Amino acid sequence: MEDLGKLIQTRIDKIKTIREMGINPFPYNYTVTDFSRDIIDNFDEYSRNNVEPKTVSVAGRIMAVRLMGKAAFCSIHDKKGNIQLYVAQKNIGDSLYEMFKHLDIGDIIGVGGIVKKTQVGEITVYADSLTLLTKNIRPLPIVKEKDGEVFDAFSDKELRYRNRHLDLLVTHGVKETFEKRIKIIKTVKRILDGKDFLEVETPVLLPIYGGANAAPFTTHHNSLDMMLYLRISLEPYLKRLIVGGIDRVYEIGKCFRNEGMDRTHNPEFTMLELYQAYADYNDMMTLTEELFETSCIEIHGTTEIEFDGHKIDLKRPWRRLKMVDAIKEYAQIDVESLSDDEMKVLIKKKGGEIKGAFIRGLAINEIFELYVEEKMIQPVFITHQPLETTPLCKVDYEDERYLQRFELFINGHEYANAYSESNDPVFQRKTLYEQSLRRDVDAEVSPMDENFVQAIETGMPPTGGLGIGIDRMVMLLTGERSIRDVLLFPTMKPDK
RNA sequence: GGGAAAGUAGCUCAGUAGGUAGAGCACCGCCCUUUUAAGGCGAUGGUCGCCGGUUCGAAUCCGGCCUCUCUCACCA
Repeated sequence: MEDLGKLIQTRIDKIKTIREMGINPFPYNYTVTDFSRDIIDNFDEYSRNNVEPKTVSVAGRIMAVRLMGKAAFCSIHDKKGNIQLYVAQKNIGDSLYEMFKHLDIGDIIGVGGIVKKTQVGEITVYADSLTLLTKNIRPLPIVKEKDGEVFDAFSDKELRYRNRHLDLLVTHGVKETFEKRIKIIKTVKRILDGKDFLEVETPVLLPIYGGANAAPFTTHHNSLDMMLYLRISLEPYLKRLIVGGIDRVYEIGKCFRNEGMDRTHNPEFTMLELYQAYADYNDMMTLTEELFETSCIEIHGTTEIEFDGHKIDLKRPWRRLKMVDAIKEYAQIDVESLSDDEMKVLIKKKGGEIKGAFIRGLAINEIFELYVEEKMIQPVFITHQPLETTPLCKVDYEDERYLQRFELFINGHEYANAYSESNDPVFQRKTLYEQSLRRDVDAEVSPMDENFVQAIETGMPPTGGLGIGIDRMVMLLTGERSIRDVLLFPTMKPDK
C-alpha cells in the first residue's frame, strides 16, 4: 500500500489540508536577509558587541526534523550550508505550529527569529515566524551524519547522476566540486583576459569538421536539407580569427566526439583553446604553467596536491623533455636507431597497432604512449613529437623530422596540447590533403576543409596555439577520479 | 567491444545451498518544550531489474536482455 505513489499522495493531501488552513503552500516570494554560514560565523563577534540577540530572516529546505510535542528542532539547508531552527508552539502560535506539524523533509520554508545558542551550544535560529514557501511531495533520500561520519549516504552512482538535483542536496562535497570547477574556469579567464585575449564564441554546428582526429556526431538541418557536424575541436574557427586580425583569442566551450565513454571520456566535454599571434610553443608552455599553477593555488592555497596517491607539485617551471629523449630515459629505447621492423616488434609486444601503412613518426609516438606516458607523474612538457602526428604544426627548424609541439603530462595523462601553428599555406594544403587521403584506413581523420586552407592562404601570422581539456584539469584540481563527477549532467543512457 | 561485480521497500542494506521476504531511516498514528543518526510505543509498505526456461512451486537454479559501477581495449 505504501509505495512511492502513496507517499506522494499523502503529501498531496497535506497540500489540501494546508490550503484549508488558509495558507498558500506556494507563495510568490520571501525576503531573505541572512544565510546559514554567515549567521554561525558572525555569532561570536555579534554577541560581543550587542546585548540583544540578532534578528534574522532565513530560508531553506528542511533536511531534518526532531519533533518533541510542543516544540521541535529542525535543520534547514540554504545556499551556504545548514543551520538549526528551534520551532516552539508558544513562539509561533497554535495555528502555525499545527501547520508546521504537517511539513516534511524536503519542504522549503522561510523563518524569522533571533539567534541564540542552545544548551549544548549549537547556534540556532529561534523562530518567531514561519512561512511555508514550497511544499515537497517527492521524498528526499535521508542522509544522516554524526561526528563527521555519514550514514545511509545517497551512494548509488546511477541514481546520483540521473538525479543530480538530489545529489547536490544530500551528498556532501558535490556542490563544492562544482563551485571549484567554476572557480577554475574563472581563474583561467581572468588570466587570459588580463593578457588581452579576446573571448569568443564560434559555431558548434558545422558543415565540415576538423582540428583533431575524432569521429564526429552528425545531425541534419531540415530547411537547408543538409548534414551538419558537431565540432570536435575549436581550432579551425579560432585560427580564422587570428587571420582576421584578432591577435589573441580564446574560447572555452563544448566539443563533441562520437567515441567510447570511460572514466576520462564523455561524449561532450569542455575544451579551452587559445591562439596568440607572434608567439610560439615556448610562450604556450609559460602560459600553461601559469594557468595550472594559479588555478591550483586558487583552489588549494598551495601548488602541491595529491592525486591517485601521488604527490604532485604544480610549481613552475616544469620540466621540458623531447619525446625521443623521454623514451630513452624512461624506456631505455633509442628509437632513432631502430629499424622499422624493430619498432613494429616493440609496438606489437605492448599490444599497440599502426593503422594503415607503417609510418616511422607515428610509430615513435605509439612507442611513447605504450612505454612512457603512464610514467609521467610530475608535470612535464613532452616536446618535439614526430611531424607525422599532426598536419597543423610547424616543424622544428633544428630538426625537421620533429615538430614545435608539446603535450603536457601529469599523473600519466595528457592535459594540454600546443603547437607553433603551421602557417605555410602551401605546406598546409599539401599536408591536409595528404592526411585526408588516409580516411580510407583511418575513419577519424578529418576531411579536407577548403575554406580553412583559403584562410591560411590569406596569411596567418606566426602563432602559438594551446588546447586544454578543462574537465580533466578540474578532475586533477578537485581530486575526482571520474569525469562524471566533474560534469553536472554526464551523458547517460535512457533510464528504463 | 572484452572481463568482473551489482540491481530486493522512497533511501541505505540484510537474507534464503527453491516453499512468494527482513532491518534501520523516511512515511502514517500516539507520547514528548533543548534535540542533533533525538527517544519511546504501534501500524503500513515489496510483480526481490525485465523476459523466458526448469520445477508441484523461482526472489533464489538456468538462458537471454536492460541499466549502472569497476576494469581492459579504443580514444591526439
